[in-house]
Amino acid sequence: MPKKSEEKRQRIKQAALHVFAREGFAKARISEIAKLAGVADGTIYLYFKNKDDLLIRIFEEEMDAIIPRVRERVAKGKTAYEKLGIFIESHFDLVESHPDLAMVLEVELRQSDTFIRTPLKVKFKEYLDIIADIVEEGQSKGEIRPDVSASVAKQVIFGALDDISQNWLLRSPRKRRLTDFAPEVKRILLEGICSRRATTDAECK
Amino acid sequence: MPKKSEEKRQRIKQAALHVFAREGFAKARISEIAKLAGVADGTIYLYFKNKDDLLIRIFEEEMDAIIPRVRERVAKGKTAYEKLGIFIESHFDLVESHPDLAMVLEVELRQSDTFIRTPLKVKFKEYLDIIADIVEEGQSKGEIRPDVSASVAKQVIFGALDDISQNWLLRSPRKRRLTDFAPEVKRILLEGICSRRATTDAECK
Amino acid sequence: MPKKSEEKRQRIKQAALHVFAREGFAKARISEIAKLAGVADGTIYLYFKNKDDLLIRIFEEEMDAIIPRVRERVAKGKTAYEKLGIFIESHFDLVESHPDLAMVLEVELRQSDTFIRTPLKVKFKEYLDIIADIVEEGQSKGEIRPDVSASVAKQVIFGALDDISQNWLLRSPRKRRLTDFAPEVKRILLEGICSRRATTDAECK
Amino acid sequence: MPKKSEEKRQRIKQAALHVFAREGFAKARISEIAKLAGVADGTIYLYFKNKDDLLIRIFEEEMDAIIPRVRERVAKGKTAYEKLGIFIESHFDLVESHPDLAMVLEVELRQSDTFIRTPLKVKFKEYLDIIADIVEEGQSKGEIRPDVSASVAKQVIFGALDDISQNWLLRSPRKRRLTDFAPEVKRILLEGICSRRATTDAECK
DNA sequence: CATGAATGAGACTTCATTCAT
DNA sequence: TATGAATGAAGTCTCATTCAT
Repeated sequence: MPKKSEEKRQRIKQAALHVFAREGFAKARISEIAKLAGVADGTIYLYFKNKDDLLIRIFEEEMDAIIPRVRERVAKGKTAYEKLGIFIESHFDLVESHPDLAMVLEVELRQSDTFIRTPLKVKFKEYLDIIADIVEEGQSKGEIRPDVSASVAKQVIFGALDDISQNWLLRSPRKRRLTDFAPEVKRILLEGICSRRATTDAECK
Repeated sequence: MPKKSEEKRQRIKQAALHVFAREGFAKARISEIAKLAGVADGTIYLYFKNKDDLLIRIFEEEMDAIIPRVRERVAKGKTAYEKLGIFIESHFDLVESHPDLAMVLEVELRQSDTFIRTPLKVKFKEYLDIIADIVEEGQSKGEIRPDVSASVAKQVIFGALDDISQNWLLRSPRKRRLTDFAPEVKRILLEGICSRRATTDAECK
Repeated sequence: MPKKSEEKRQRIKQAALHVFAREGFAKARISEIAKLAGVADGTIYLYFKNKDDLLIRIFEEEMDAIIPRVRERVAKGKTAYEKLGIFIESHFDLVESHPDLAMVLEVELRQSDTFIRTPLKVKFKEYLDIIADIVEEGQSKGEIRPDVSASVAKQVIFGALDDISQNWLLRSPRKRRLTDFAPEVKRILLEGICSRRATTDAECK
Repeated sequence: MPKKSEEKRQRIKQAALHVFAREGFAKARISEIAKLAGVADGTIYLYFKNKDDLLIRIFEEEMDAIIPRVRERVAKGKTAYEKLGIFIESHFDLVESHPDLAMVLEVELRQSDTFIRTPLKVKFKEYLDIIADIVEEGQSKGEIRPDVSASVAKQVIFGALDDISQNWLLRSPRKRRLTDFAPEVKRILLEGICSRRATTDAECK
């Protein structure tokens, strides 16, 4: 049943994303993606060059849609604290609403070989740069402490979000919403875990 | 397993660790591990059940050696802050001195598929529990703020360490030592990134 | 087959001939033929039964046009020597002016498999029979030596022409014209390569 | 049943040669070669890099054995005529005793793409050079007429042998021995097909 | 204990052919 | 008639694992 095009391409992408998330890229079989998408194996190759290309295109296109939206949301924050808070919520939102994409991102981005020099890394860095920008701007405005490098701060922040997201993703019945963790995470990252500090300061908002 | 073979078993483990780290588990070939270990392919199967078992055993045995050592070091800290600081340094130490193990841990532990229900996760949790214990004890003693759950704190802390370690591992010429990052990381996790807070409090030490 | 389509049919034939010559029958792709002919893939199947049929029809139809022309030219020769000379020149002419056809003929006619029992062989034999007829007639008139079988003579002659044509076709910048070789080839086939024979005899012309 | 090596390698080569000859390289299936050789598909790849390599190695190794033998035999001839006669007989011998190799040589050597720049061509040229050497030496000694180029003479001679061999190979019940054709072929190539020439000359022997 | 040759299942990808539009 | 998207069979090659020596 020859149809047109774009809708089928999306179906393939979604199917692939799902299978990649469940099996990991290496173990994912084209035939399973095809079955899930309701097309023949060969049809996939009308839309994507090969298995690698499928992963790269999915990731690029999803991120291209996501990054501007996150940047927009973040821009609404007045202070670095607000912006960071928004980013944290957005990230959790993203993971909750795109768990397959998040899963693939977590797993495959670590693969050292095929994708390390591809657009995957580039697109991912674009996303991380949102945090880097917030931190740097915050430091220049004196909102973020100057005695930590922006680079370390960025990694600490993303690492924290990533680990929580990851654990949430791997939990099989997801009892709580991921966004429920946002307030606690914000508290730690902004104010630290030490309890003996002055808590009168209202500016960390 | 006679004494004589123990040395060969270790050689195989080290070779496997190295190849897993460099190629990733999926792409690692038994034949390459065998060559690096200076044994025949078949010999590996005299010491390990199969490829999966090889990864699991390596990880378990390495962690079994590491965990008590870290616990010992941590126990020397008086406050939760000190203990946490020691853990951070220990972790960075571990990654620096066992980069192959760290690499495998980073990459393969994310694989949702084969290893999710295996002892890998169990051993890894034992390691993370060191943090959890510090946090919980700190909270019970009032050293760590009570308005964050120990579980979230644990994930934030480990996620931060993990992300920094990961980026350091993937950097090809490693200019700085990983442990150099410890002070900044401690500062953020303990005191937060917000600059407007009272910094007079000397108890967060 | 309406008139209108005949032009398109020819375009497809020419495109196919070109692609078969360049890629070989096995590697030639229908989609490339279609593109070159400026039609859709499916359109080819309105004019030809399948890929095999395409090759067969091309060959048959080209040969149907060529054979009578060669026979006509050959008929103008008075003696077997003259006729043979004309055939040699005609053959080289043909290869020069239809290199794609010649290439396909050289390469694909050797394929033992698909085409061995098809009209390809039949048509090709019709062409070779032109030589056979010259030789037989020449022998009956006493112009051609009786101590070689017509069949062997035919094969020797065609083999020689074929090999020279082939090498010429495969030479990438074709410096000399193929027809330039005709006099030497005639000399050898008619008079032999032995230099110690009487060369006074003017009748071998 | 793990055995040693060389004998199995030969079995694979023979099986491959047979299948290539029957099906042509493109249509030959590795699985069929394996079955005929009595090994598993994968075993072939322990001895040969890939399908292309299989063909190249077979051809190279066979030719490496054949060429010196033909050169030796040819060297026993005193005159160019004798040498050429010996070559003709040797070639027919070769085709008769190695029909599969001859078949593969006929068919695949014409393939324009994969093998045109490989050792196949090189090895084949080495074989043809035996003729070229005879012709050139004959011309320098005045035994072979100087009014034809050695190159054309070589092509005419080989073309003739090749065509006769080919037709013989394709004939399914081979009634006559191929070597039976040698005298007639020699006669034509040495003395020409023209009957009106002086036949008194006894030097063309 | 050790070897390493052999196995064979399994996956990606190509491309001639079909058929709904 | 013409299209070209879709099909799906088929083949090469890899590599974990086995087992005769």
